[in-house]
Amino acid sequence: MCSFVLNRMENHNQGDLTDIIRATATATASNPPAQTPTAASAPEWQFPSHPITFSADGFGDPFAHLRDPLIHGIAAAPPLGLFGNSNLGQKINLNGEMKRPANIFSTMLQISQEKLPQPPRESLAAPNCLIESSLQISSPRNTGIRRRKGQVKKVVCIPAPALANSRQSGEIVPSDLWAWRKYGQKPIKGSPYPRGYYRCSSSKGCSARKQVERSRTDPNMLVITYTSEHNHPWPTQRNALAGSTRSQPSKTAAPKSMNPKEELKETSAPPSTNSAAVKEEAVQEFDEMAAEEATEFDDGLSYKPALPEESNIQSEDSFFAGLPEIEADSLDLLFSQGFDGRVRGGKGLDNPFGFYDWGGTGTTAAAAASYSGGAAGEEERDL
DNA sequence: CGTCTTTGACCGGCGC
DNA sequence: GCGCCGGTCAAAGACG
Repeated sequence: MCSFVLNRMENHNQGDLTDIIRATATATASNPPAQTPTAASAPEWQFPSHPITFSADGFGDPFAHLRDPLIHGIAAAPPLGLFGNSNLGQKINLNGEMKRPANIFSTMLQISQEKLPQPPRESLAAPNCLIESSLQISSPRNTGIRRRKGQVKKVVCIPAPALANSRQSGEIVPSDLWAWRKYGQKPIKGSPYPRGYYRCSSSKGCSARKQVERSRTDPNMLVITYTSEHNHPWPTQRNALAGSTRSQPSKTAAPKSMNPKEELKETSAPPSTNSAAVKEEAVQEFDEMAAEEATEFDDGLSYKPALPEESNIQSEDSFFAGLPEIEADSLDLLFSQGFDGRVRGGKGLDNPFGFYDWGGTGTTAAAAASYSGGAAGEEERDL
């Protein structure tokens, strides 16, 4: 899959959208990875063969670098035909190199496409790109951008599972390892679909947030925007589930067996130790919009770190430096995991995938719950 | 009992 | 400065 990092830079003509950086995808893709540091770090995407390795720092996520066994596991075992539609997977082909098993990821689309007046460039392979993240927005104001400053956002566009295999009405939202709790929902102007706001429930202090909405252009697609980062370690399976007893209407809710909090504490390493904390603070402006607008995917080929200074990338400490890679990686993980909506194991612990169930069924994981429940449900309502 | 979802209201940012 | 919109908070209700 391709993850794109969007950078919003004033410089870019694109305006808000500005830059889309291809992180991992680029590497894999035929696209010239070169420029992107991330690319370098990003291994080629090979689901089955190679577990995804995350480059050190994730998108601001201190823990991002941590490999979650779950994730790896997931990587190891690619979800096949999540939707049951093999075609989905087929779509992805960056230059034809992407060889993923059919899965949601493949279907992911660029967010930007929606808004972009311009058709995505083929070269972008963007279509494939599942993840987009906006790195920075240097420009104070971009038209249409209202996001709050200082926030880093990762934008991911994924196919709504519901369509693919909708089990219930619920859509499948990519769930990540984290547990999310919905704290709000609002109708978005210009979009028939409401946006759901989720916050990480794995840890009280965690500022990580997520926004889930359905693509206006493609109801089938879900746009997920991640904001802030987790200030705590990957939740263990249990953690992920923590708190989420009920996600949706689904009664299949994941077993609560886990004590999320407890585990979190135990498992969680102090954020402080991580550079993460630093990263978090180093907030920059990122825009979803950027991602959306970013038409530059084409250009995107050329990776441009949003960082004020590209050179910064070198410094590991620099939050931004890591971003591109991290994001991509993280996203990949998320998607890979999350998308595998179908995988539901029983309990997250044993079954990493269990979490990932997005609402469709009902899922277990809190995360899943939140996604599915919130986003899916919401959207549907509106629908 | 604890946590999550839902929903209305409030606050802040942005555009005009 | 005003209005619009997005994002967040908080209360109520529901579920496991």
